[in-house]
Amino acid sequence: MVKTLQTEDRILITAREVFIAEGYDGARMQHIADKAGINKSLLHYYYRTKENLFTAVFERVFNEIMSRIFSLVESEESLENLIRIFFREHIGFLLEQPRLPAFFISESSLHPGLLSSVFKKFGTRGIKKFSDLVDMEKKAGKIDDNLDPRQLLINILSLSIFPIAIRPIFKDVFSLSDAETEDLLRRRMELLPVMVLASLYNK
Amino acid sequence: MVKTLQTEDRILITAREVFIAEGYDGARMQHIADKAGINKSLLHYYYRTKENLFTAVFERVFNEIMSRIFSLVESEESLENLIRIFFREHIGFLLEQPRLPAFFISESSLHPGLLSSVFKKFGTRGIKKFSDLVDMEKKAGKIDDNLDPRQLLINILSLSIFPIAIRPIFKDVFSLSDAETEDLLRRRMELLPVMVLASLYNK
DNA sequence: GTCTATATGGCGATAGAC
DNA sequence: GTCTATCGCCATATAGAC
Repeated sequence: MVKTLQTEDRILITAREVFIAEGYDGARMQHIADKAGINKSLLHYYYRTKENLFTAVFERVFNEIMSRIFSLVESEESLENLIRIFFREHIGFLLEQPRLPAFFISESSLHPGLLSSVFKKFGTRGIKKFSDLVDMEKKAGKIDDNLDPRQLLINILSLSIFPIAIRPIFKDVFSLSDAETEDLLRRRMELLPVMVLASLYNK
Repeated sequence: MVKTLQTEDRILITAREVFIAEGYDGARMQHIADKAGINKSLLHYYYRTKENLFTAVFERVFNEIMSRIFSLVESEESLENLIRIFFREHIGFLLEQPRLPAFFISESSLHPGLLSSVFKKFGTRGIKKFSDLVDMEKKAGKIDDNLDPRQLLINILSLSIFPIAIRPIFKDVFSLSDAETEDLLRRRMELLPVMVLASLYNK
């Protein structure tokens, strides 16, 4: 039983690496088994199908990331502080796991049916709290009454996630080295809060 | 010879649809052949390998999109008009081809080596012209001297492309119908120029 | 150029011994 | 629980007739 947990967990950890690196369609069960140092049959013993294994991995990764984001939203910071902290922490986090953004985008777009139940769990909770924060700023007369909190959220996520997802293209289009690309992206941790806060509060 | 062009072109058009819909790893040569109404062997007769066919498709699609963007940049509009026009045209264009953003992100991230030569062709030309436009505004004292034109470009592309790539997630997280999701995204055609121009010129 | 037939190998999944 | 062996299928790719 102890050993079971170890194996089952090692499978999940290894499967995560392989799925994130190669995507659902590109990943091979054999590759996961080899990397985990076990037999291919064991994957099926624990998870029965590739699809099961994938959704287990995806759900866990998605939960981790959403928890990161929501615990920040629920930390009782002001909207302004929230935006500052988010860009700093989130971009730093993604720079260390550079395949994550493209992975989420790819799989959610290619297999939306498979994953939609995972996404739906995160509807009300975090969004509601974020909307409340925006409402407070509206009532205090600090920001535009017409601002849709969902649009603000989309903007923040777009500006932080997309550039990292598309990093290989920028590198080639701008003719940059890896270090220069990293630098360009890292500098956004400071540029983005200034920009977003300016557009929020300055008009 | 005339017939050759027809077949070769039909293959490319069909392959584009299948590759964009299912990604490189998920696409099947048999599926492309069936959909094009030809035999599978013909695909190999014209393109020899799946990889060749894919890069031919990808290069063509990438060229079309970049041409759209660059012809706009070269249209002698002011930076301000450029931003307005871009958001309107580009978001409208992507809403009609909603798989395109995720397709580019997926493939560039999963197969960067395969595509890097395609990306490099678009370095200097369009970027240079855009930088010149930004420089003019700096010299006229209209925008911040420290603004990196590449960062501005990344912001514009992030705000317009990412939300469409991630549309299935937003739909589920916000609990929206298809029509509501479409509406949320379409409204950005007007919101984004206001926001970006405010952050550019208002401080 | 376009077809049929086939080579060759890898895939996810299962049976059954231990 | 973990292994070996194998099934049945489908993938890309090629040979060769027409």
